[in-house]
This record gives sequence, C-alpha cells and structure tokens, in this order.
Amino acid sequence: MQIGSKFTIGVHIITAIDYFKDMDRVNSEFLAGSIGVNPVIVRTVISQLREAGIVQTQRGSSGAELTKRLDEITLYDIYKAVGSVDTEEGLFHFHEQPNPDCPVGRNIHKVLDQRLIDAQKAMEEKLRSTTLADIVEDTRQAVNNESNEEKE
Amino acid sequence: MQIGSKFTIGVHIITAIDYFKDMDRVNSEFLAGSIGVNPVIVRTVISQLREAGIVQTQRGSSGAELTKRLDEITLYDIYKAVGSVDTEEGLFHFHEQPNPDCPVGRNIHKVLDQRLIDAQKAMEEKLRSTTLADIVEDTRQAVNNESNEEKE
DNA sequence: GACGGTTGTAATATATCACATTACAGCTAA
DNA sequence: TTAGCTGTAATGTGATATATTACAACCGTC
Repeated sequence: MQIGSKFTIGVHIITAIDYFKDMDRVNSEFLAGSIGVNPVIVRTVISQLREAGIVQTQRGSSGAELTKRLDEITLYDIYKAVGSVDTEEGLFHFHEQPNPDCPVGRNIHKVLDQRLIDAQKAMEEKLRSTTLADIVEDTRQAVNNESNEEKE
Repeated sequence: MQIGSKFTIGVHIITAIDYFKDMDRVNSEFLAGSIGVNPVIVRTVISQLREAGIVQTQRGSSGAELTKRLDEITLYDIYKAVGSVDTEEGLFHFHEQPNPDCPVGRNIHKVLDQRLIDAQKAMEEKLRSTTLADIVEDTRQAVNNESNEEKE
C-alpha cells in the first residue's frame, strides 16, 4: 500500500511553478514534461490545488500562479489538497465486520482507533513542518551544486 | 489510499489468542468468526506473524501460541510483520519518471525523499509506543465496563 | 470577431492490488 | 485410521491509481 503519487506530483508542480515563473510558459504540458506524466493528471492536481486556495489559474491563458507565499504552504497542505488519505476513513483500513457477539470483536475498535489516529497524526505533523520555501530553496541549492561540480 | 486491514486483523488475532487462551479452542475458524473474515485470511496473517517470531503454530493440532510476552509485542511489530508498507518503496509513492533534463525534475527526489521518510518514521514511532499488553488490558477493561453498565 | 492555444472535466481503458473463496495436501492427536 | 486442523496454491472479483482520448469553455491576439 502506498499514498498515491498525486502528492509528490503536487509538490513538483508548485516547485516548478515558482522555479520557472520568470523564465518559461508554465502550462500543463510543460509541467507534464518535467514530471513525466500525462498533462491531464497535471490539470487534475492543479484543480485540487486551486480548490484548496493554493494556486490560481485562468482558462484560455496559460500558466498558474501561487496565491500564497511559499513559506505559507506546507507539505501537509498539498497532501490534504490532493486527498492523499480519505478524511473519513483514515490512513489505516480497519477490518469491517468484527463480531459484536465476541467480547474482543465488539471492543477492538474502541481500543485501537485512537492509537491509529495518533499514529496518522504524527506523520501529518511531520509534513506540516516542511514548507514549500524549504523545498524550492533546497532545489536551487541542488542546482547550484551541480554547476559547481561541473567546474571541478 | 489506506493501509490494508491485515494490520488490524493481526492485532485482533493476537488479542484474541491471549484473551481466549484458557477458554476456547482458538483455531483459524474461531478467529475468523470473531474478526469477520475468511479463515484463510486468518491463516495467512498468522503465517506472517509466525515468520516474524511472534506466534507459534502446529499443523494438525489446533491453536496458536504467542512466543513473546504481550509487553514485548508492539503495534509496529505487527504492522511490519504483515507488510503493511513495502520496505523498499516506502509509504509515499513517488512519481516515477521526473525529467532528468529539467533542473526541478532531476532534483526533486533528492530534495523530498528524506522528508517523506521522516514523516513515515514519525508514524511508525507512534506505533512502537503501544504494546499488545496495552491493547489486551484495554480490552478487558472495556469488557468490564460493559458488565457494570448492565447492572445499572 | 475569428483563431490558436489553453484549461476543465467527463468518459473510458488498463494494470495492480486487496480480499474472498475453493481446494487439497500435510500433519497431529486420539 | 480417522477426524480435524493448518499451510498454501490457485482463482475470482471488485476497487483504485494512472493513462489517454475527446471536447466544450475560455482567453489573448491578430
């Protein structure tokens, strides 16, 4: 089991929108090329980011813009925006029909649920601690290191 | 996306093995009845718990036994035993073909990977903090509360 | 105002995976 | 030897992630 790639795609999209904002026409096809997926996937993810108030787009004209500062967007915001984990169901899928006639069966939910929620929250808190400013900065840094290595 | 129910089934199994150890013949059919799944699923999960050194079984004769003390088994041990998350791949599925000709594309992995690993580890650490002794105790407690409520 | 380029989204296809189910050989205790 | 159980393979089925095609709605520009 894995959390779908729409999450890392979302991070990639926002990073690229900022990174290329003054250089290229950052449309869905350009992004799809950088990410390595179909343009429709990019548009779908951008739609979800738009609904979450993170980016802004316009039909017809090309290019998305961020509506928040990079340091106000966390990994968690993107994770949430693209629906990485269903809010109702949670990260852990509980077996659905424990037997109510069995003392263990009818209490296991009660006993486990909060601990599972806590584990999920611990992961989500970690995601909150990184902002897209961190990601973009680290990306620029990595690119700089590349050109330094070339010179040697 | 969700972590499969084999994890909560595993917890249920160990809890029931301990809870009923002096009362019933705890075979795969009995467990399947308590959990509400097919007996083969139970046997599969028990197989994985056995490979992880948590339970011990015998062909022919019925009933599994724990090979560790309850307070030496954590939720994480079960999570790991049943392969809730693939060790190679990790919890987060990264899009697989970021473009190496794009500065963002060829660096996004480097920049994101450690942060994703950290988030996953935070969740797993939480799972480590609960032992099956906690779960069984809370279950007995819950059962006691039931009979108290009846008397009122 | 017609046109090229773009977005938003529906519809469909495909592969993978979780779980269910059947079947049966191997084993143990009585 | 028999009854009952386990271990596991094989197969079915539904759900889901991602890819892809198609097209209407829309914008800036000539």
